[in-house]
Amino acid sequence: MNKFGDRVRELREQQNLLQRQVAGKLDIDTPMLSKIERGERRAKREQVITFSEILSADQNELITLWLADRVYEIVKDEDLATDALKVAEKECEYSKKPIAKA
Amino acid sequence: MNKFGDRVRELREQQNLLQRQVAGKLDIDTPMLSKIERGERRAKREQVITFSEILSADQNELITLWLADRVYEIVKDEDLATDALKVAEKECEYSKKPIAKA
DNA sequence: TTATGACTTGTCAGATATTGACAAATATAA
DNA sequence: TTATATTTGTCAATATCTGACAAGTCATAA
Repeated sequence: MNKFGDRVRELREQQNLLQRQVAGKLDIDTPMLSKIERGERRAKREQVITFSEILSADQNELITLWLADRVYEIVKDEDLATDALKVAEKECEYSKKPIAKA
Repeated sequence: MNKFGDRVRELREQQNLLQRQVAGKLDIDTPMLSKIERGERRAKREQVITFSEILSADQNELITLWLADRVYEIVKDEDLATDALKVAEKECEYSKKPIAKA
């Protein structure tokens, strides 16, 4: 599973941008971008934000995919993956931050 | 969130076992066990299995809690935590291993 | 063919994080 | 006090991650 990298590549190609161009704005070299797109290396959180700006993409979408990749990495070989995710989800519900100024 | 460590401690105390006794069977020292119970250090997967044997506990329950802790660690500060978990969950459904000899 | 541009692969040292082990501190009870 | 249980802090060894670079492949064009 490499949802983040796949999406980044998709967006980049849709907009006919070269790795060189995107990498430049991220201040990384093209080998690094290539690896991020293929899921061989993981982008930093700040880079995910930058990706969304460069690619005029939905920041929330990219962060979600980026997180999902990391989560999936942990549970991917586990029979109890779904159970574990549900437990984590419940904990998220429980400890959800109150919305500021709601 | 330290569901695994909390459960281990609960089980250990229910059975009036000392850290020393449990640690011995795990081949770790008591400071290490103390840290695992309090979530300061993470148990290895093999140790989770051993915990379930020592404490006569449900192996699946402990593995699930242990995984959930690790997953939660990744998403705990994220507004999109739940979304990300749902994406990961869907991927688990999709790529679930067929049950052997079903 | 050679040349060029886009991308990928492999490597590597430096930085960072994790690990297991130990001493020492604290707590609790006799 | 003493002894026992647990926690805290530290540390070197190890493992993992990181960024950067050279060199590779692949496709297209001259």
